[in-house]
Amino acid sequence: MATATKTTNKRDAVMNAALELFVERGFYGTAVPEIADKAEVGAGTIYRYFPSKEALVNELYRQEKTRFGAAVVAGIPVGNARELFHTLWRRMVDFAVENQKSFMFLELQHHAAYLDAESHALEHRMTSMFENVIKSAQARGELKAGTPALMMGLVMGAFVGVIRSCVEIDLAPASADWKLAEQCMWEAIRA
Amino acid sequence: MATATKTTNKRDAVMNAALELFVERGFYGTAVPEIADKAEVGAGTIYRYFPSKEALVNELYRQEKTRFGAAVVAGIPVGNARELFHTLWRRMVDFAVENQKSFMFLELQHHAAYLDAESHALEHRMTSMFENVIKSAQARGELKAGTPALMMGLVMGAFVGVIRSCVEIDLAPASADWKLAEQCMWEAIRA
Amino acid sequence: MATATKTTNKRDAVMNAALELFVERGFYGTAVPEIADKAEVGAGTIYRYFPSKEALVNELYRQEKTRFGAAVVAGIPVGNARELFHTLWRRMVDFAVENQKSFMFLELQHHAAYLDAESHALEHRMTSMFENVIKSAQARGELKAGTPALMMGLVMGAFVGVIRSCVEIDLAPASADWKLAEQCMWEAIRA
Amino acid sequence: MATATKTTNKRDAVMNAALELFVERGFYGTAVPEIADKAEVGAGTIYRYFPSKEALVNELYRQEKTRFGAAVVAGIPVGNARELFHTLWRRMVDFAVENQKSFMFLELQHHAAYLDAESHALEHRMTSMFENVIKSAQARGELKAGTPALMMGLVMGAFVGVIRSCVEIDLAPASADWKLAEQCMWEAIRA
DNA sequence: CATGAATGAGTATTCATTCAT
DNA sequence: CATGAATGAATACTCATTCAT
Repeated sequence: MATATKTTNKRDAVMNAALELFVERGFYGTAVPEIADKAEVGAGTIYRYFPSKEALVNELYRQEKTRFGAAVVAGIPVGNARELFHTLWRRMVDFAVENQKSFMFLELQHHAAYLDAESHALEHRMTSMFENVIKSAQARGELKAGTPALMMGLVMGAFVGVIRSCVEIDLAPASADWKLAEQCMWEAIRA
Repeated sequence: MATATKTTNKRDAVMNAALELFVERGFYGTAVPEIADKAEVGAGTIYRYFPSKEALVNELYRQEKTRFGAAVVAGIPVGNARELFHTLWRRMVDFAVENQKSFMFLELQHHAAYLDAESHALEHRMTSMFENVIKSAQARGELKAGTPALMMGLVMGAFVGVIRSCVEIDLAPASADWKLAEQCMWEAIRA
Repeated sequence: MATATKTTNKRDAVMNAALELFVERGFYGTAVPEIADKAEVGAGTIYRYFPSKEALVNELYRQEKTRFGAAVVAGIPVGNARELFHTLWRRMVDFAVENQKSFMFLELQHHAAYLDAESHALEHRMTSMFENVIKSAQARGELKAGTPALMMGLVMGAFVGVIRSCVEIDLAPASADWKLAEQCMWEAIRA
Repeated sequence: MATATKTTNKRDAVMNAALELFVERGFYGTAVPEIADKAEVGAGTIYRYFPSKEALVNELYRQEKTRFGAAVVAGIPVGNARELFHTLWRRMVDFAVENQKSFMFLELQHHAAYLDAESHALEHRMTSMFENVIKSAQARGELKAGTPALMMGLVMGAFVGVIRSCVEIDLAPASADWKLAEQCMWEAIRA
């Protein structure tokens, strides 16, 4: 019960398999029967749960994006920008470490041609939330005054860059690295 | 006149068309005949110049990576880290603005399964060059002391993040934005 | 009823269609979709049963060669060479008449570049069997003393020549013709 | 002068190259540019001399068939059937040994779908010539009385069988083998 | 005449999707 | 519900043929 994420559920099995394969080989590089195989499910079964391969990526995208949002911005604490930044960074680290595949997947879908309107809308909503946080902090003079989109691009981009530099070495980044990275990026954006 | 870089050359036409389409739809999402259409060339013609679609991406990757390297690190000036960073950042901005497609393309190919040994070797060589620059500056105490891979991930990631935030708005970033971004990232990495 | 050899089976339908087309137009002259059409099967279906067109010819070759061997040499009777020759010739006639396409197909594949090691091995095994029969008869002084390969080339070649002379007239050879041909070739090889 | 068969002539170079390749890989298995390469001629040049690939095989077929006919039946000597058979067999051996490729080529084209009416007409004419020789000998009671087509199938088939048995061992048949084969086939057909 | 770059129709093969069981 | 065999449209690639040089 509770937050049951068991994989006896065929639908979940499909989504998990799809997540792994899309990360490894991309959307077009992954065949539906491959997803079925990995999910230990008949190929036809996938079409009981998703009307098409595109619908599958989109649902997957929305699910993971939502999980990411929930994990990172749920109940953002009040406090000064430094503390806020620390909390957000740490939560992103936790999410990215525990859900490496999910995080990579979300990164790869940036503006993919197969994402539908609903997915894009969700992305905009999430982006706005972050930008609002930035705007507030800027209004209080705690952050440098750049367009929120720019500031967010810097921070998120740097975060992804760190993840990637680790993936390349095939090694989870040490917590010391994460702390240093956090410090760097705080100095990057603080007023 | 002069030795213009006109595209009467079919080989170049194919590479240019491939560049645009790979950026828009990805490698697997792009059909060879589409490349031919966009290049205004017969489908078979592509195979006079490239033995396969994979060979085409690889040649494209190496060409663009080399152009990027030449534009950014050619004759790195001596001087203190701040000046060096300024020069590199500005050159990257110039390259990314003038060759937005090329830059996006290079970003997307990170560790793609279809890149061959030669392409990976080139990537490693370029990465090493950057990391050596970082190491020197760290040795002189001008930069924070993180693994070079981490520092480079931060800076390149942030740079890409800025580019992306612009692509999303479909608008070239104002030079003021670039200056601010540079300042941010300098503060991020300086000792 | 009984265990009829009906062609409801798609795999068999493909093999039968391929047999006819390969005989009529050759391996390279036959397109896979043509095989699919004649077999009344989707083009993709062929690839559920055979990994490639080459694998298809090879399986077909082995199947027909094995059927031929079983029909001709199964339980070779003991007795003098004349009787033995009579039996083998008659069995070959029966096989070639009832399976004209199969026989022509086997003839055409001689040393084809697309036959794989397994097919060649099978061919060698069958050839050896025939040559051994010839050697025994020669040892008993019942046949002329030429290399077994030569003797077999003569007899099999003549047999094929007869079949061909019929195919050209598009008419099954009369049994009288077969008897005469048998007599001719017996006189050709007898000591 | 005289029977100049020099290969400075591009047309001949093409025919020679085509002959070799058609024997090795078959008609459909041979690409026109390959023929051009082997003939050391531009691909387009082939089309100055032959309107199409099919026209090329047909001209080649007719040329070689005619050469074969000239070499074997030119000035058939009078005399008894045994002597006649000896002469024809020896001439066929000479032709097949000196022009192995040509002989194999002619064999392979039997009823090929791409042979045109003219080629078939030539084949029929040549076949008739041989059959007439057979009929005469049968009329004189020197040969067994089977349909001429049958008798010719036997002899020509056996001849090809011998050639093939050698090709398989990759060794020209010894003249002793040819003599034995001749003796065998004479006994096969004599009255 | 000779060339070979260019073409596009044609080939083998894959894969998203359907549907009978 | 679940399956996986079957499908055919789509893909990467080849090759006979043309034509500008």
